[in-house]
Amino acid sequence: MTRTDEILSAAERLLAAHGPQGLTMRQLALEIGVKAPSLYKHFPDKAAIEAALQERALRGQSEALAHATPGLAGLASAYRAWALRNPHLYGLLSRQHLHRDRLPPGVEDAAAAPLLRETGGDIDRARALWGLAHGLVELELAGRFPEGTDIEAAWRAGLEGFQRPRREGFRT
Amino acid sequence: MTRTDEILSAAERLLAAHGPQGLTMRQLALEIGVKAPSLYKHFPDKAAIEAALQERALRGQSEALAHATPGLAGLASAYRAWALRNPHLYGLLSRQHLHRDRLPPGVEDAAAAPLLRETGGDIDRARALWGLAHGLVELELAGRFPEGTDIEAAWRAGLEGFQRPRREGFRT
DNA sequence: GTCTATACCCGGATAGAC
DNA sequence: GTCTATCCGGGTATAGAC
Repeated sequence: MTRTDEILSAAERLLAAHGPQGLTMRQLALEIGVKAPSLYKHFPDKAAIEAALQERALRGQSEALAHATPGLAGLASAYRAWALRNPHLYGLLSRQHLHRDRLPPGVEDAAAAPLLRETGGDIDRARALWGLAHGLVELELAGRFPEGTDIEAAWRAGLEGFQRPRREGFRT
Repeated sequence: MTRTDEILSAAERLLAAHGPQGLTMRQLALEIGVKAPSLYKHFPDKAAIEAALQERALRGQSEALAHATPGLAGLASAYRAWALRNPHLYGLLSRQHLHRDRLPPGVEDAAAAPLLRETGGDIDRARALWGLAHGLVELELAGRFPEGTDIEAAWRAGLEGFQRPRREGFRT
């Protein structure tokens, strides 16, 4: 494992454990047993580290979705599970600015592909499905649902609208 | 206008103009022509100011939804419009911790009422609708949709699934 | 590529005089 | 209820020796 990877792994650990506020150059250096200024020999600035973390997150999410149980319910379940298991990594993708310019091309599309596939290539429905999943996850992570809420029931209710066939008489 | 209200209005202005990072006790004091320590004569700490702002935000959102054009499309449009017009206020409700303990009872439910009404009292579908709206708004605000995306089409596609009747043969 | 030392700026919050 | 002065902590980042 190169030092660069070591830094990123430590950053991931730090983010997971203490959230975005806990990811500082000082703490990061402390975590890998080095002094803060040394980090700048490996990354030009903090934004570069965040960008690298976003790339990792997108890849992880892609893989989780790609290996989901086939079908709408399976995909949704995989989406939610990954987000709940990596709440701060998920937040890094949605709550922080996405450093598109520092991202290798294709990673973003790769994460979206499973959703697009599920809607049969309908881009509008894919985006709506993304919105539904993203919204429910964010509300859950933010603790906006009251204690004891049946969140799975909300998912089922929302996914009902995405069952085929949508337009009557149309069949694939 | 009391000094307390003056502080909150200035805080709202600051938040709208420069985002959460721009809302600091120093800037807030500067905005109303006073020194920072004076603010603590009106609010115990910064969290109290944020809580008051959240209450204002919830009330504003409630009113916007209550005055929406009747029907699913009208409600959705009002939800989106309010969020786009008050992006940082919206973010204060979803991206920051909701200070429920400092919130007057009822304000949170009041904001949710129009959605629940739209789904005919079905709480699960109301939450799903909330998730859809919240997710699409967050994705739009975060700039996650590519340039030129037809966001309204995504909304239409998502709302399709919420058209009645949902369960076949059932009618109100 | 690591270190020490440090610059620089910012944050929230308090003490005590008036 | 306002002020001045200040505490204390924290952040990103750089210079220059080794």
